[in-house]
Amino acid sequence: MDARRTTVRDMRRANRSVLLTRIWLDGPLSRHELGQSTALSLASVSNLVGEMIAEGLVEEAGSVESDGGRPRVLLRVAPGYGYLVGADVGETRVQVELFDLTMTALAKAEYPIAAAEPDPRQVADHLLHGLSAVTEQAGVDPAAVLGFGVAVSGTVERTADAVVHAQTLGWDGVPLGAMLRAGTDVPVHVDNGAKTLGQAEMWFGAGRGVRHAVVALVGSGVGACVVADGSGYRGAHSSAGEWGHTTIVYGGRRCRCGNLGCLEAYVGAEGVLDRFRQANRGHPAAGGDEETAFGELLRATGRTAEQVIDETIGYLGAGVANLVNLFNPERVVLGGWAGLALGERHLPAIREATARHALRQPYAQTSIELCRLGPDAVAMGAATLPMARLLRDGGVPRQPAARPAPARRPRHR
Amino acid sequence: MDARRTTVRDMRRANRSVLLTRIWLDGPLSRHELGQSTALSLASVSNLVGEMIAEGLVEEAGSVESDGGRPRVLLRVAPGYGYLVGADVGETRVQVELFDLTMTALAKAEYPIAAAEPDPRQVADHLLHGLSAVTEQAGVDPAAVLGFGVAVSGTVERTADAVVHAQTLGWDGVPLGAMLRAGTDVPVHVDNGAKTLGQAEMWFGAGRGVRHAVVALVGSGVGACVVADGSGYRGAHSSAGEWGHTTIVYGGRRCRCGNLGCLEAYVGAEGVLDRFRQANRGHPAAGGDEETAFGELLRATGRTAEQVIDETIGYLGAGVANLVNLFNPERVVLGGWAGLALGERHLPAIREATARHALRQPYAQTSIELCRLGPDAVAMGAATLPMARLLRDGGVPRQPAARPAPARRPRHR
DNA sequence: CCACTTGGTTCATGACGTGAAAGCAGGTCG
DNA sequence: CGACCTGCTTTCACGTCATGAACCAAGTGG
Repeated sequence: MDARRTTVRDMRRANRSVLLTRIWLDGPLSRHELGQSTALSLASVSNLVGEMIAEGLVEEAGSVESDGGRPRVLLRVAPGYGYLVGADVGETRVQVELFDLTMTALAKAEYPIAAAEPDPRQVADHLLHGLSAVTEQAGVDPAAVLGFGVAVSGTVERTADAVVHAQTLGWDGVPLGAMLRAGTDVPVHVDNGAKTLGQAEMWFGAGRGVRHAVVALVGSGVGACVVADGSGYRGAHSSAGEWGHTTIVYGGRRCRCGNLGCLEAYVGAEGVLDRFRQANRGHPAAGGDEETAFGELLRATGRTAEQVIDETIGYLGAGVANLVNLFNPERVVLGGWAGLALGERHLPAIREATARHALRQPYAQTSIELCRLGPDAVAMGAATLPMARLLRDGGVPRQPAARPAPARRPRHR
Repeated sequence: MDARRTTVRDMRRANRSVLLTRIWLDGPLSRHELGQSTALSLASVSNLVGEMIAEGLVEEAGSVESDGGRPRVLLRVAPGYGYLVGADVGETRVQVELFDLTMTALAKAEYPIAAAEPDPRQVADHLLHGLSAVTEQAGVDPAAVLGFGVAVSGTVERTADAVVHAQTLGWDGVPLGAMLRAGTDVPVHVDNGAKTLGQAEMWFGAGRGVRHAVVALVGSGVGACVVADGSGYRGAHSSAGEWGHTTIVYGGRRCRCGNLGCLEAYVGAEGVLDRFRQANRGHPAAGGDEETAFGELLRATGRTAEQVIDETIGYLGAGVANLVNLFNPERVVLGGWAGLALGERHLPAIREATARHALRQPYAQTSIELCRLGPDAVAMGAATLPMARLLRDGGVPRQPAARPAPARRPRHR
C-alpha cells in the first residue's frame, strides 16, 4: 500500500538484498542452495552473486563435495569488505567498538562520563574520537567503515538530524545525528539503546529465527523493544515500546516519571529496592550500589525479601502478560541486568505469573526466554544498524557513476 | 528483509497497485497527477492505466479544463467492475451487505441468531444464504462478486482454513473459512470484527490519512485494532490487540476472563454497570438491557453515578495511555457503543485522563478522536478485506491464461 | 574411456519502465 | 480563419532485468 513506484533497479536491489541477507545470516551457502531458498533462477543467482564477488562484497569460501557430482562452491560475505562501528552512550561512559562483517569485535574504546547530565558536545566529541581511535587501533582504513551506529538511552526522532530526547541524560532535543555528521564522512545511524540491544538479541541471541518478538528489558528503568515481522516496531515517532511507564496498578506507587502505578515503579530495580526498604523499615537497606544491593536482595533469605521478590515476579508477570496480549509475539525475551538476575533464579515462576495474567491462547503461542547476550551487546546492536542498511540495500548503493556522456547520437529522422 | 525474490511481474503488479490505490482513495485524478504523485513516468501511467481501462477496472470520468491547454481526463475506479460482500457475525444476528467498488451499500440481509452459542454450521448457512440473497436482491451477477469478507468477534488464524476461536460465540477452532469455501466460489476472507471496523475507520472515518493509529473499541467487551504504517498489526498468530484483558489494577476486580484487574472489568459496559450496582447497593440497578442501562447511567445525576463515570474515565485514560506509550500512534480512535456514548459527553475529560497517565512526549504526538462510523460499519469493514486485496494486487490477478503453446522453434544449431 | 550425476555459466528472449519526441485538444491572438 | 501557444497524453526506441534452455565443468562408478 506504499505510494511509491517500482522500477527495474528496485527489482535488482531487492534481489541482491535477498541473496546477501541469506548468505550473511545462514552462513556459507552454495549458489544452488541460494536458488532453492530464494526461488530465484540459478541464472540470476549466478549473475547477482558474480556482481557482488566482483565488488568484493561476497567471496568464495572453499567447496564441499557432493556425492558423485561437481563440488559446490560455498559463498560468504567477505568479512573485510568493510567494517562497522557501534557505540553505546550510557549514563556513565561512552563505549565504541569496531566489528568486521562477521560481527567479530576488532577494537574497543571507552570514555567515562563524569557529569550526571553530560554536555552533548562533549559526548559527540567522545564518539567521534572513539570512531577514529578504533579504526586506528585495528589498522582499518577509515574509508572502509560502512557506518557508525550510535545507541542512546532515549527516544530518537527518525529525521535526518536524529534528534534525541533522553531523560536520563537530561537531553531534550539534541540533534546528535547532525552533530556527528558534521565531524565525519561515515554514514551515521542513531537509535534507542533498547532497540539496538533487541536487534542484536534477534540476530545473534535468544531471538534467532523468530519473526515476532518482544525484548523486555528490566534494569533500573524498564523498556521494551518490539519486533514485528522481522523488523523493529517504531510507531509514528519512534517512541513505541515505553513499557515501563504503562499503568499496572491504577493509583499505585509514584514513579519517577511522575505518574502513579507505572510498571517501572514495581519491577524496575530502583522500585524493587524501594519497596523492600519500605517493607523492611526496621532494618537498614542493603548497602553498595544499586546493582549490588539488588543482587543481595535476590539472594537474601529473610521473609520480607522473599515476599518482595515474589511480588516483583507477580508484577513482572502481569507486565509481560500485557505485552503478550497486546503484541501476540512468538517469543518474549527477558533482559536487562535486573531482568536477567531475576530470571536466572525465577524464570519458571515468571512464566507462571505471566500465564496467570495473559489470555490462554496468546500465552500458549509464546515462549519466554532470557537474553543470551550480555548488556555489552548494546554497542554490537548499534553496529547492526549500518549492517541492516547494507543488507536492505543489497550492498553499497552504486554511486551515480556520472557516466561519461555516451555521445548520444541524435534521434531518428 | 523478506526472503523472497522479485520478478518483472512483481514490479508491474506493484505499480498497478500504487496507481489503483491512489485512484481509489483520492477520487478522480488525471494521468498527469498520477504521474506526479507516484513518481511513475507518464509513459508508464498511460500504459498501466490503459491496461486497466481495457479490463474495465478503471474508467474515464469526464474531463476538467486546464487553463489554455488540453483538458485533463479524470480517471476513477469503475464502480460496477465488481462487487464486494461483507458480513458481520454478531452475538445476536448475522448481517450481510453488498457494496459496489465505491463502497456504496446496494443490498442487505439479516438473520437473527437464537442460541447463545450458535452452531457454526448454521452460521455458515446464514452467511452463504446471505451472499446469494444480496446478489439477487441487487441484481448482481454472482460471478461479479470479487470477494466475501466475514467479520467475527474472536481471533482468526491466518491460515487457509481461517480457524476461528470466539469465546463469546462458544467457538473454539471452527474452520469457518474452509466451511464457507466449500459452499461458494467467491474468494472468502475471514477476520476479527474489531480489525475490520478499525480498517473501515482508517479508510473512511476518523483515521483517514493517518498511518499509525490505534482504534480502541469499548462495548460490553473491550478490544483494540492497531494499525502500523497503514496496515493492521496482527502479531504472530493474529490475536494482537487484546487490550481488554491487559492488567490495569494489579489484583483488582475479577474479569469474566478469569483474571484480576483487567481493563475490561473496569471500562467495559458490563464492568461499569457492575461497579455502579456495587457502589449503589441500596438502590436497584437501572433496568432494561445493557445498552439502555449504560445510557441511563451516563445521563444520571446522582453522586454515585457521577463518581462511577468519573472513575471509568480515569481507568479508560490509563488504558488509552498504555496504548499511547506502547504503540506511539499518531491517533487514537475511540469507538464501540459504550466508548462512543462515553466519548460524546466526556471526550475532553478522557483526553485529560490520558494525558495524566501517558508520557509527555508520546502523548503530545497523538490526537484522540471518536469513531465516525456507526457500529454497523463492521460489515463494511469486512467488505474492505477483499477491497484491500484488490488494491494490493493491482486488480484481479491475470489468470495463467494457458497461452496456446507458441510453437517454439528449436534452439540455435 | 565412458556413462552419469551434480553444480555453475552463457545466451537469446520477453517483460517492463523511461526519456524524448510526437500527437492531440482546447484556447488566444492577429 | 489560421497560426500559435499551452498543457495533457501517447508512441517509440532503448536499456535493464530475470528467465529457461542449452552448455560447460568437475567429480564418481563401471
